[in-house]
Amino acid sequence: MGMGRPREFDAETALDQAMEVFWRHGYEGATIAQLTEAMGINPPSLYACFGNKEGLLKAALDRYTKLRNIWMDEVVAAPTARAVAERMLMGIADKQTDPANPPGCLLVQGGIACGTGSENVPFELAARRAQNEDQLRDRFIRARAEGDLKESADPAALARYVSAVSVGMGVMASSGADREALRQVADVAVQAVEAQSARG
Amino acid sequence: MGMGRPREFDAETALDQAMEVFWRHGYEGATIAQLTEAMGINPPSLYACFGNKEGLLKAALDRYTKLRNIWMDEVVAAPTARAVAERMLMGIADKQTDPANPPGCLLVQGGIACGTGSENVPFELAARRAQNEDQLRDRFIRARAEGDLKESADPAALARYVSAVSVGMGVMASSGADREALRQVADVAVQAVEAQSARG
DNA sequence: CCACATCTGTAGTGAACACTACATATTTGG
DNA sequence: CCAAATATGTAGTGTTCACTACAGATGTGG
Repeated sequence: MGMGRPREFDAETALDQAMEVFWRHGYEGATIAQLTEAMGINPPSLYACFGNKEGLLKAALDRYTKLRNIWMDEVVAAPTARAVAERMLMGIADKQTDPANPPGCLLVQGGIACGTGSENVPFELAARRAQNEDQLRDRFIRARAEGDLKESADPAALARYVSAVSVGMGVMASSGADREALRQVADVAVQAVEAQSARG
Repeated sequence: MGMGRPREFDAETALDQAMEVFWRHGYEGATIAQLTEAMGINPPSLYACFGNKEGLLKAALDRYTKLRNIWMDEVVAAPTARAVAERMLMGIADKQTDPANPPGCLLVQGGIACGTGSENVPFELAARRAQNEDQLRDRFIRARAEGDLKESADPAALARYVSAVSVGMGVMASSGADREALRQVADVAVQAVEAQSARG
C-alpha cells in the first residue's frame, strides 16, 4: 500500500504565518481566506492538516508557547526574585514592541472575548497564560525559601501580579505604546517586587 | 406637520442591555440578533436609533465611560498618590468581579483585536482607556508638586503603570480570577507607587 | 506498470451575518 | 378628521463566512 502524495508545504512555516494573522486580527477577526493566503496554501490543505479553524489556532498556540517557554526558562534562571521580575518585564517590553511581530501578545490578542460557538478560545488562551504564572510562582516560592523574599511575601500573589502587568503591557503595546513607554511601566512595576525582597 | 410616532423603548435602558452583550462577547462576537433580543427591540429600531452596529457600540461606550468618569473623579479625590492608586485598584478589583456585570472591563473585552472592516474599534477603546490614564497623570503631577511624590518620580510613567495593572486585572477577571485574587494583585501593585512616595 | 493512498486546486455548499424595503401603526399640526 | 412624520414588525436582501465534494496530481509498495 502506498504512502500517498507528500505534503508540499512546511507545516511549521505555515503555522508561523497563521500565528501572525491570529495575532493581528484575533481568532474571530481572522478569516480562512486571510489564513490560507498568508500560509500559501488552499483551504483543503489547511483542513487536512489542522482539522478546522480552532485546531489551527491551537497548533499556532502550541508553537507560540513552545518558543515562549524557552524564554521563560531563561527568565526564572535569574538569581533573585527582583531580577526575575525585571528580566521578565523588560523582556516583555521589548518582545511586545518587536517590529518582527504584531504588537502585543498572541495570548491576549488571540481573543479575550468571543462569540457563541467560540467560547472555548478565551479559555484556551487563559490556560496558557496560567502556565507562565505557575512558573513564576514556583520560582518565587523558591526565592522565599532561599531568604530572597520576605517571609511575609505571598509568592502566588507576586506571580499573579507580574503576570497581570505583562498582560496590561501587552494591551498597551497593541494600542500603540512604544518600547520606551513599556520599559517605564516595567521599571515602576519591578519596585513592587523589590518591596517584597528581604534586602529591599 | 406632525412629529411622528414616539419611540416605544427607552434608549438608555436598551443601551445598558447592549453594553452587557458587547461586554460578554466582544464587538465582533456580538450579533445583531443577540443585541436586539437583549434590547427588546427589532433591527429597524436599532438602526433608526444608533445608525449601525459600530454606532451602537460607541453609544454604549459613551454611557459606560460617563458612569466610569464619575467614579474616577472619586478616585483622584483621594488625598495622596498612594491612596489614589489603592482606591483605583481596589475599586477595579471589586467592579471587575461584580456579579451584576460580566467579568472584566468593557474597554478591554469590547475588542482588543478586530478583523478587516472593524479596525476602528480597538482604537476607540484605546482612546477611552487613555482618558483615564490622563486623569491619573494629572493627579500624579499634582501629587509631585505637593511633595507627596518624590521629585524623581515620573507622573506619566506612574499613571501608565496603574493603567496597565488595571487592564491586566481586567483580563484576569474575564478569565475567572476571583475578587480576592485581584485584591492581592492590587495590594502588591500599590507598593510600587508607595516606593515613589516621599514618605515611603 | 499497476493498485492504492494521500495531497492539491477549483469551485462550490448551506448557514449566519449586518443591514433594509415595505406595509402598518401611532403620534402631532392644522 | 386629514396630512405629514416618525416608529414598528415582518420578511426579506446580498455578502461573507467556515467548511467540503470532487477530480486530477503525485507519491509508495508490489
